[in-house]
Amino acid sequence: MLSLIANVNFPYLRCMLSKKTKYGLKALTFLAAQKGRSPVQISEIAKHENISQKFLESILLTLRKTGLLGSKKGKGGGYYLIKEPKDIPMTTVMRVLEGPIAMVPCVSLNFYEKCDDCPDEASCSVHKLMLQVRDSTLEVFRNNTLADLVP
Amino acid sequence: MLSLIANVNFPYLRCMLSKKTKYGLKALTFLAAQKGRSPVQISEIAKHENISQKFLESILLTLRKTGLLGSKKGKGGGYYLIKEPKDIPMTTVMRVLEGPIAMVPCVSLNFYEKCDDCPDEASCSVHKLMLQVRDSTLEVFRNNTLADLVP
DNA sequence: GCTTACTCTATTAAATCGATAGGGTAATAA
DNA sequence: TTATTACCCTATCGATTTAATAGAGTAAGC
Repeated sequence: MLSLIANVNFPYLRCMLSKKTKYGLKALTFLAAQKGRSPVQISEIAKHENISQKFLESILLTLRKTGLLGSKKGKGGGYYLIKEPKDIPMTTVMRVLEGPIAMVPCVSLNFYEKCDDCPDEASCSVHKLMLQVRDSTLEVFRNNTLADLVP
Repeated sequence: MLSLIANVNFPYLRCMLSKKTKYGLKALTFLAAQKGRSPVQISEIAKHENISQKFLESILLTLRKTGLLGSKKGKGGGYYLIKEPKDIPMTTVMRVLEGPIAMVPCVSLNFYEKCDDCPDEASCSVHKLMLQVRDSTLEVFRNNTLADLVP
């Protein structure tokens, strides 16, 4: 039996999902739950999801620029979904918010980079393992759309 | 079709696998490939895997403290595997080196923490999604032992 | 007893994250 | 037209973590 004593100092310091992604997902889910395409104010989303309004602004802006959301200014304005929730795969959302899905650059589909310390990917044990992780994670994201996240 | 233009500034900044884990995995694989239980010097591992020797020292120390490695001092000393590679599951290695496997604390088996912004996990869309990711990742790590990583 | 190689502590620079502040601009209603 | 509302953008901040380095200490073996 193996002890984890040496790692008792891991009180979840290294969180792999950024707050940006987390808040973005929550906001998208909230919008999806509204069903209609009528704009929802930032302040309403922020309040309902316990998110810093200013921080949320920047996140929604990103989502709008990448074509996931539309916005309307002025009185009665806000953000709204452009597509149907069922047509928004999680792969898209995650890549927009979080960036690479892979745990190491050398197994990333959209953000590939060679490891500078690794002479040969084919014989790299880390590469081999992380390739499997990427594939399984990718499958989860491919099998889920925004519609699946709405309670 | 969705553009990733807004994220062109993602040159893999947020690497999810730390160098510590990466180097640790490489070192373990190297030791496993040596087959025999004879000690291997830190300097030899560091040179072969292109790792900073001092950094590697601290990593191997962690692995020894958690019972994965043994060490021998003095001339002819070094590090060696205590168990057979096939008896070392990746779940163990990853938890020792990287810590939590889950992407958010609220779905972690060994490092659970409640989200302070989330009133109800059962209805949280992020929770629901990340639970699936954790399970699929965990399955990969459970299906791989150190022996599977050796080329 | 001397060499070798592991062990430990402390420190460093760089980078990132999350958050905040404050001002600017555009669209809408009255 | 004017006031209001709400989106849009830039800059900055401290806290934290990572990766790496330096240097001194200690134990085992020849």
